[in-house]
Amino acid sequence: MAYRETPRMRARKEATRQRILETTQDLVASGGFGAASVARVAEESGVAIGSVYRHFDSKSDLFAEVFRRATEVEVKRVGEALNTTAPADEALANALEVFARRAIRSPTMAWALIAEPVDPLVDEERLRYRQAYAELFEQNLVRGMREGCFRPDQNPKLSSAATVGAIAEALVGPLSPAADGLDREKADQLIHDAVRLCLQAVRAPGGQQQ
Amino acid sequence: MAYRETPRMRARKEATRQRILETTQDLVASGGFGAASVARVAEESGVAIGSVYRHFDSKSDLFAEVFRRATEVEVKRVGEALNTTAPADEALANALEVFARRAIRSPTMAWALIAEPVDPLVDEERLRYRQAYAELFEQNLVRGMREGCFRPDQNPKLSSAATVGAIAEALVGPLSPAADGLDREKADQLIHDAVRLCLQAVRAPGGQQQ
DNA sequence: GTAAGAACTGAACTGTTATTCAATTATTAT
DNA sequence: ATAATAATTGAATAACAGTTCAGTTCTTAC
Repeated sequence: MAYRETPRMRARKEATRQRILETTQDLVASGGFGAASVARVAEESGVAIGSVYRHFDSKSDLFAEVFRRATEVEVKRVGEALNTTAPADEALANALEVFARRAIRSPTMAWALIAEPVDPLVDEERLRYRQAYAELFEQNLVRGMREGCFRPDQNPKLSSAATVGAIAEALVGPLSPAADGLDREKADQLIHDAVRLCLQAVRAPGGQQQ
Repeated sequence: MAYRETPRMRARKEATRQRILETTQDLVASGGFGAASVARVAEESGVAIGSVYRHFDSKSDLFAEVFRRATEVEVKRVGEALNTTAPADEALANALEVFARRAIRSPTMAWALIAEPVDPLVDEERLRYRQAYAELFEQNLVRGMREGCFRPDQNPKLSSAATVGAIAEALVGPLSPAADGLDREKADQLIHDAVRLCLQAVRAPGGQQQ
């Protein structure tokens, strides 16, 4: 009699939805959430403005989902680096390097995920994101404190938050040398220095220095 | 023949100008720059919207001046703490405590000054503000490296930026316990831990531990 | 081919704020 | 008091971005 949704149509709609998400993520990566207006998202995705709203209830919804997608990768990578049988300080050094390297490679995206104010729905996601990091680093810090390579007299929650803040500020803050003005070697040096600084902050005195 | 500006009128205009600045600063302190609309500023200052524009060319201008005022105090206090003949590590501990204590007392203002996106004119001021901090801390770090209490193998610019980032994130970041939910004792503990963490990050190994 | 229904379109709508300016009020010097 | 000039006012304007929806196009089943 009439139109019914077929697998083909469902797949096509899903593809459009994904395309919108990817386009938005690209826009956020190049100019932050502020650069991703609905009109721009629609244009770059090759759909009409109204169509964005057939796939997402609101701009906030779209942003929250983009945030979640972008964030999952980051947390996963850091989690993998921490999930090892190596000594806790080695694991931390690895994880911080992963975090720093990704941040310095996409500083605008890093800023968007870490600090850019957007709206309450995104803030909710951001809280989850930070908590995921906090838990990962905290777990590692507690393990290291037990194993004796990290200072026993520290607040692991605070150390974890401060560590993320230190890397973020040093590598993507307003005084940081722009990532695109850095050659590979200088970026490596910067990351190396930042990681060492953070390790030094939490490490037990008297342990081996790297 | 006619109206001429008298000292009395000049003083009255200046008083209004100052009142607008103070009102705006209060609004920023309680809700960030985003909470300070021109309408709100005018209302709370007891003047008409149009009058705001007789004292400031634009909202951005007003904001830039508020930023400058708020910022001068902060940098001055930290500068005073660093300007001492005491050992560099003691001076740094002092300065970080001043910074942290002020941030935790007015977390919204701290966030507005450190991170809230506003507009290019404010961003310019923010850059100056960060550079002022960076120079102060850097000077102290270099002195400490010479004196031997700070690690010689560090990049003072990076350490300086990371230190500010660590304190900011730990104390005013989204995972930080809200300052108004802290009793005096807990706030002191938090500040103490954060300052120790930062000192530990830059201190030379083998120095006395506090 | 055709009709039913879904998907898509983008101009119009809405809400929000910074900014302007013609009209009003206040101040000064005579 | 009055005229000249400045200060003040706030309704109207302008600019911008998210959201809607009536009209159009496309897909499906017969």
